[in-house]
Amino acid sequence: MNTFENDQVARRYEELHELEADGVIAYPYSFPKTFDTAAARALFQDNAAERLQVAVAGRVVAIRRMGKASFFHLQDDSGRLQIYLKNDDLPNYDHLKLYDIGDIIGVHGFMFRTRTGEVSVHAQTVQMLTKCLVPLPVPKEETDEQGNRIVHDQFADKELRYRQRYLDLAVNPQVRDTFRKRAKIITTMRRYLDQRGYLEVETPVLHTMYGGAAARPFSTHLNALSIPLYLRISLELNLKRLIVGGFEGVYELGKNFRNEGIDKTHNPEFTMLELYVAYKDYLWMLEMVEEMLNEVVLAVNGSLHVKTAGGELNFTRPFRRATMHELIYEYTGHRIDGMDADALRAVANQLHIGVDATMGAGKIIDEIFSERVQPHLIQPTFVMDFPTEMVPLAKRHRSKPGLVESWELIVNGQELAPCFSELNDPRDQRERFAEQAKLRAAGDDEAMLIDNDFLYALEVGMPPAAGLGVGIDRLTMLLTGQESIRDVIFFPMMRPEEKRAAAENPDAADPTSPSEAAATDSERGEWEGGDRVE
RNA sequence: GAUUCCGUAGCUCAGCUGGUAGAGCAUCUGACUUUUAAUCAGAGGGUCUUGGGUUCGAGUCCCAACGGAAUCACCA
Repeated sequence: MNTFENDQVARRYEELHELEADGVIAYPYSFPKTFDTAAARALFQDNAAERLQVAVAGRVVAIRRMGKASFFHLQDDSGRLQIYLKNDDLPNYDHLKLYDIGDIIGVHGFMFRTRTGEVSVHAQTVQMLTKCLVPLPVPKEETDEQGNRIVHDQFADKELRYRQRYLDLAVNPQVRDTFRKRAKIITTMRRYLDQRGYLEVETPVLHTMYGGAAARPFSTHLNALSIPLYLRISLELNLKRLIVGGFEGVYELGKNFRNEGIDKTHNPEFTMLELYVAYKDYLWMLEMVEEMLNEVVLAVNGSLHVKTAGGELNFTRPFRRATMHELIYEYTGHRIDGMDADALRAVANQLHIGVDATMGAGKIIDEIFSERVQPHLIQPTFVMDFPTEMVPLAKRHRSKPGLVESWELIVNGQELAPCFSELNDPRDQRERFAEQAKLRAAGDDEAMLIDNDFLYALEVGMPPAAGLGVGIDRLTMLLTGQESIRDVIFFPMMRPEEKRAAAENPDAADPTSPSEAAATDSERGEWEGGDRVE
């Protein structure tokens, strides 16, 4: 789509030309801003001895022209502030007719309060800083008698909001708050971990062998070595290698990539914190997570009580702790301790939970748990001690046969953070990998691969260690009250709009052009072969 | 991947049993020097997502494609 086809856009280009014809530098290099709008408002005092002079800058989000005086609302990173612009004070007042909603302007002036009581800037100079060349869908706002903010014509089209997040952010400033909170969550965690002396590290995203989680990977190809590569599905194995190497506490805040479904709790790339601490076990880590989450929740929310759509979450320590078996008994009335796969299958059938003959005991327990227990765990709950086959990288329980030392923190019915005492006995790890290989052979394409280098690392010796993962996206959802992961990721994965792309980029529709030839190896192979097979 | 719903002006949305496309805001012109969802008077703006079909006639009915949302399945 050629934007000039839109007459509103064409008009704005004309206004830009008119300004430039009048000698205005439409895209200046800087502006000597002195205050955020919020700071300017905060510093203003009625009846102050001296006028408070300010220079503010931001996007114009409302214009009310009244002939030889005008009121603009300016929006910057901190909020909105009204600007009073008066013909008598501004030599370039006539230019204001060339200003539009969406333009970014700078204003020098003094703070005052209008007759109707709104703290404003009385402009002494006004300057275009960047012309907005497309119509911006800025909603109108009013404040009712109770002081509630009422938004009219809210820009709410989710597709456009996600595809063109810059518009969403520019026009719906409350969206920026969600992402500020996300940043606060991350910086608070980082500070907490740094204060304890753990080392923040970066490990490769591109793996020659993926592992550390049960998931399908993205595949890619390294031209230089002509080998297949995978985007990492977890950070786990490389971080443990660093523990082997002698670091006693390492963490990474990074992206994982899983080639699986997309819905309101899953994005193909998502952010995890993973932490490994030597000489500690999963019980120690449990205490640490409680403490860290307390700091994070307080920093972001100001209180340990977090309001959600359905009620309130209480992050006061200690969180509830219960074993998986206890919780299954609590919510289903079945005691499954010591049951074999057949007995468990009978229980599942009784509970009308679909299980098939290929499922082992661990898988059946997992099914029962996630169907009948997990959705009910609203308040923060540590679910302890999983079946061994569910967690192939966790250490066997010191006293409970058939289980591993692990827990999963569930909040609001969602898995938020897994942890275990890390398996460091290479003999056991080899066996567990072998079990995974069997599952893989039986058709489970999410089963883990055998990582011989990792086994070798364990032979070199990894001290006892506790490992933790925290899903940053989901934690952000909880603490910002967002129900979709897309609302806590700036640019969530969206299906490309093929037809529009083809119309705008003719090359994409031309099979002989370089851009198409570079599309994928498999397609290129077909083209090089001459006739395309479809 | 399955099912249901949705796609109309820059934005938010109407549009009945099929009969030349509507509103508010935004935009444009004019009035207005403390307004605030400013107001008042006038004007312009649409390949109704795309492609087929039925029909004298399709925004409306049918089929398909594209995109989105919700629910389910898989997964964290």
